[in-house]
Amino acid sequence: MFAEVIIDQDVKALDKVFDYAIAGDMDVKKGMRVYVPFGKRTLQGFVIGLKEKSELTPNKIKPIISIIDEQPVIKEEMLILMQYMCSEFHLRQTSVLRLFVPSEIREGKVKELFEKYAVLSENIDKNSLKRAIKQQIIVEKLEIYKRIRLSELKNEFGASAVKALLDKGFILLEKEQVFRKPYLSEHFDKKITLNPQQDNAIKTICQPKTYLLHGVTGSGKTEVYMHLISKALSQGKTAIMLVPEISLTPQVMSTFKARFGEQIALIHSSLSAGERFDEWRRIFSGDAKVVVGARSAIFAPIENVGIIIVDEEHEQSYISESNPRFDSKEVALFRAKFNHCPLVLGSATPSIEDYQKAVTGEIQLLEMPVRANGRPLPKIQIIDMLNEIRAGNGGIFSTQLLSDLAKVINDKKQAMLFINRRGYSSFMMCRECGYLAKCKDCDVSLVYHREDNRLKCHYCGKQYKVLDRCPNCGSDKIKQGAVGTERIVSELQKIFPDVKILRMDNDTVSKKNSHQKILEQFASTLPAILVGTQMIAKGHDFENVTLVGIVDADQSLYRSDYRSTERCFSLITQVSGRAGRSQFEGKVDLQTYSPRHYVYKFAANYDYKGFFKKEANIRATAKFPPFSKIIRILFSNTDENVVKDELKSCYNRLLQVREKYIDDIIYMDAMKSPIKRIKSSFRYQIVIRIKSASKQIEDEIFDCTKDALKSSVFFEVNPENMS
DNA sequence: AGCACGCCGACT
DNA sequence: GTCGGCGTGCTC
Repeated sequence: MFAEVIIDQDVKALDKVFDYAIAGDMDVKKGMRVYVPFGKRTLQGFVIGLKEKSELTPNKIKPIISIIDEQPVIKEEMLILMQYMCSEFHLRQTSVLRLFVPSEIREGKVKELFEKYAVLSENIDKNSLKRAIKQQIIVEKLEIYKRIRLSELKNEFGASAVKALLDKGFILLEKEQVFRKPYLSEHFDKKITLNPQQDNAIKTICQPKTYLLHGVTGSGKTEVYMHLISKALSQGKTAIMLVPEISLTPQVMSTFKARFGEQIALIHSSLSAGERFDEWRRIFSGDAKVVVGARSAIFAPIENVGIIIVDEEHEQSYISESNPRFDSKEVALFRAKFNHCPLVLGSATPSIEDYQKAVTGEIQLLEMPVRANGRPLPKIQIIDMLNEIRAGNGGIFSTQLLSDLAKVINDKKQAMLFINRRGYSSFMMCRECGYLAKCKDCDVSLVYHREDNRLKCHYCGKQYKVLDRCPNCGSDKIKQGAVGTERIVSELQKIFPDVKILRMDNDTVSKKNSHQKILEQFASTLPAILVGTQMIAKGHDFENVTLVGIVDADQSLYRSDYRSTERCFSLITQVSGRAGRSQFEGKVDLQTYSPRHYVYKFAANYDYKGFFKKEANIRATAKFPPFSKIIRILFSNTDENVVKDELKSCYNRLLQVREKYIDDIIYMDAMKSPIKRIKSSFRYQIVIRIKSASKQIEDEIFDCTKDALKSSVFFEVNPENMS
């Protein structure tokens, strides 16, 4: 027998199958990891296939040295998924396999935890214990309880008595694997009466195909998900649910735990290595039947899947932005097909791509147009900030927003202020000569962080001292530009000195649990204002919030990529959904410098369909996705000449491809990347736009990148940003 | 990735 | 004359 092995080294040159011989007594199975001789070294590899004979000459083939796992760590479905992902996303086999097995397991850094139990041995001589009172009691106790935790015994009777019994062989040890995450087992299936639209959704979703669940904020989508999961469980199947990392808040997690108890495994970034390891084992062994987690949870080694749900399906975070770049929605679709189960994509503001699929009938649309509590959506008022300037108000807040805030405070209610950026203010710029503080290695503007009074590079993490004089012209008029959460808080505090103002953004939430603390504090304070970034927009129910202010709605529009309008629309919709969740009516103040932009008209009326039509139209005319495909190939290397050469030769090969598909390729150009340097590496890119979504052309384009050996190549389809 | 083989410069 | 520079090629 021969094994097909992928060497566990993430390099282009080793991205192929190597054949190894299997010694007769070795029980090698597909999906196991093995040690193999490789050149002069011994390396780890994954067995991805077994075969009777090899095409290679026998003297070339070496035998497998040993097996690492007693059980295969990669199941059949995942091996097939690996093939799919390699061709779909142009990835190396090793980088995909590594996604399937968490590093904690691969590197064996974490040990499985065992709890030791004491049991009585059969050959026990009670007479020899006449003078050992403690030991007698232990034995008696064990006769009653049969099995007692070792730590408990040691605690009660002292370690020496226990050790004596162990040494004599009167008691024996039993090990049992324990998991680091004890779950509240108050598992209750709350009977919630569903409204007709929820009921309809649950009844409809049963076929093995893709459904797009379009439900307004507060329409009760979560309840639908929970029911679908329960349904799968009752059929003896399992479930996977993906949520954006940002919405995996402690509240959301405890809701799911309370509902599904020990059957659930939660995968999120703040798990410790040990916890992650244990959750993986619980899923692998079949103990956990529901997996809820962010992007990578789609690789959970769970079998017999009955439903896959992707919540907030429009979120960009489902596509990993760096190295093994993959789209977890595509992976979800693959697994749903493999398991013959439904795939549910849910959102209040579906992505244009997926709604278009619903329009063409490729996937089925389900709508939940009314809020579960029957309350109307809050009124959105568009505030023209240019008017404010004309009226002499050059501040951050419009007079309307300030008077609404004053009213909220007067009524002892709460407000949330949403802002798009983090940090006190972003860039440091000289008002005299226009000098902009930049990172030495990365060619990007540095960002000012007030908390440690430093300038930071968001790409390499390097920190710099704050400038008090312009290094270019010596002027002291060097200042920060745009507005951040910190600035808003301090300005607000000046205006409302007696009101509790809380801040929530990446900086304040980095510490564990501080997220929850801030929210608890907010929930229990009246009146109060919560100022925050994106993360306050997700699924918190505060019944006293009657006002939501969007300070700088435009920020997301100014970015020059084709998805920015879509993003702006969904942001407004989500943030607005925070207001007026209970019996109190809510209002939204939306400040903008471009009030005539079509996105605001549709967003203010909660008119998703209208927005979709307009946006789809624009994209169809301008040939943007989903009506085309944008490919960006990024080359980087510390030696600028190397990158340039390799980019050039790739471009020359691409010219032939363009010749071949002259009607399909709309655009193709080579250029410096907008950020020319990151971590001292020079970056050059080729951008191509294809008319159709043809995979064939994409693959031929990808082929052209293969002879770039020195530069690292990042191949992206429909990139989120071009920096 | 690592390691060997291999072909050209300044040195115990 | 050698020691060692890193370019190229291979690893089942």
